[in-house]
Amino acid sequence: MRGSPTILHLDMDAFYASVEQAAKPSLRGKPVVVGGIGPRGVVATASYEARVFGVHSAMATAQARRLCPNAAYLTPRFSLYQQVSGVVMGLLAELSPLVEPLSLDEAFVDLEAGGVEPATEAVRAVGERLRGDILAATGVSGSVGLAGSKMLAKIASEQAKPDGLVVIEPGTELELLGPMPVRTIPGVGPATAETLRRAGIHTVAETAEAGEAELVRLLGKAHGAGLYALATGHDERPVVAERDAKSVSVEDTFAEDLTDRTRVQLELARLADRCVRRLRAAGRSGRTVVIKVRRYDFSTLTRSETLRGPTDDPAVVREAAARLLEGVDTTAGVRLLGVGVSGLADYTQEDLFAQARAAEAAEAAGEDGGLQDAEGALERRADDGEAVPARRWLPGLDVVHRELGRGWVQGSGLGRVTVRFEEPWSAAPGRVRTFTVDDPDLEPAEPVPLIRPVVGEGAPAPPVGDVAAASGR
DNA sequence: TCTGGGGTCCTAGGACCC
DNA sequence: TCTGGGGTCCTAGGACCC
Repeated sequence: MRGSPTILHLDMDAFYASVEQAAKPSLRGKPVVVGGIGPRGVVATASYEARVFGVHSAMATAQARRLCPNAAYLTPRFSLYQQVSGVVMGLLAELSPLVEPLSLDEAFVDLEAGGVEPATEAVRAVGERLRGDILAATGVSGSVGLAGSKMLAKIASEQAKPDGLVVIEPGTELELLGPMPVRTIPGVGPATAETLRRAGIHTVAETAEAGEAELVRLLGKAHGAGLYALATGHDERPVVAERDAKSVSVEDTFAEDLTDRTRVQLELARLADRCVRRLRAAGRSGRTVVIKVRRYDFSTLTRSETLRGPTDDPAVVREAAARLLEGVDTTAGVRLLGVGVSGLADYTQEDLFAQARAAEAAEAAGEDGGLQDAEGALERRADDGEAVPARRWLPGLDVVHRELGRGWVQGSGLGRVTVRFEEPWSAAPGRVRTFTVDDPDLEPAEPVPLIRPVVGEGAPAPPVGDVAAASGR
């Protein structure tokens, strides 16, 4: 715990939904839900307007539709969120060399390491300027917490939401924390809270009063001791800039349970290939292959196998995954399959040969290599010699019409697709037109930046996809 | 139409080794 | 044959976070 509030926590407000509102003028001020659109989808982010109806993250999209039928339901566009995140992280890097990203929309910054004067008014000014810069550069808002430790900075940004800034003065934290529910403390989830509740512990103050020995007895050594430290305001965790990934994994939930064993084997092999592509893109290899199987009843199991040395060979990972599957009964139906690689190492000598083989195989297969999001789905073409399937006009994705220009998919069905023609900087909500799904004048398009570039007046805005490609993603 | 996808860390038991 | 004690690796599962 520092004597000055020089740890900054930034948390973007309803990030995915806010980005979509910035991109689509007609959705500003309206309920927006970003998440899985399919029958088994869940909500990734709900805009504040949608939260009023009780919609929140991790809720089944089907339930969200019942609570808020008039919201716009959009499929995520991760490449766009990554682009915006890159701009935000760039602004944080200007404040300090010590920036620790936690996700696309969240990061810690050590202002002391950035040479900011360790005084409340100075850090507050830095935080407010940052918020202004983020809004100006991206069109979306973020909330800032400032405190003398990571935990308190995070609690402060939570209190600041939406679109605010809160400073917790060192010395006031126990008074502030005491009456709060234990769930306020990061790391206390539903299970821990329930264990504590049964022991009569509800607030942070009661957690501290229980004492370390009692918490260790209830929760185990690491968790109990860690919780006691946080509940008493002790948090010396440093802001850490670089952290290497320790595992890479991919998984798919299927719209309908898989029962055919051959199909299960096929999907697992595809997942293994996707996983290896991601592994190789990160320049890593790994020793332990893990498969994950979620059955019809949501019971989930994992099976793992550790190889003699690290690999990034798709054939090796595919074969290990297939072996692991042999010990799993899937006859009653499989709802999710996953493949992961852990025990990551940097490339080793023996991998160099595997790399060459994998590169050839990838080339032959017509690799997409990118993040598996909806844009990827749109770009995928029939590669199996069958008839070209109808393009999927997923709600929220950008399109361009030969005559009417840029717009986005509002919805589709019954052979039709409805498009709203507007761009992020359109002054008013754009007009809506409906087409047949195979209209030759309509094409999928890359996202455009949220803030209109000012360089070279009249020059067309570079599509975001090009920026992402140039950054080597 | 209940329950995504990508991660991290911890625990616990058995194998194995000295 | 009448039972150590520790350390490390591997496997499986669970809690938690965004």
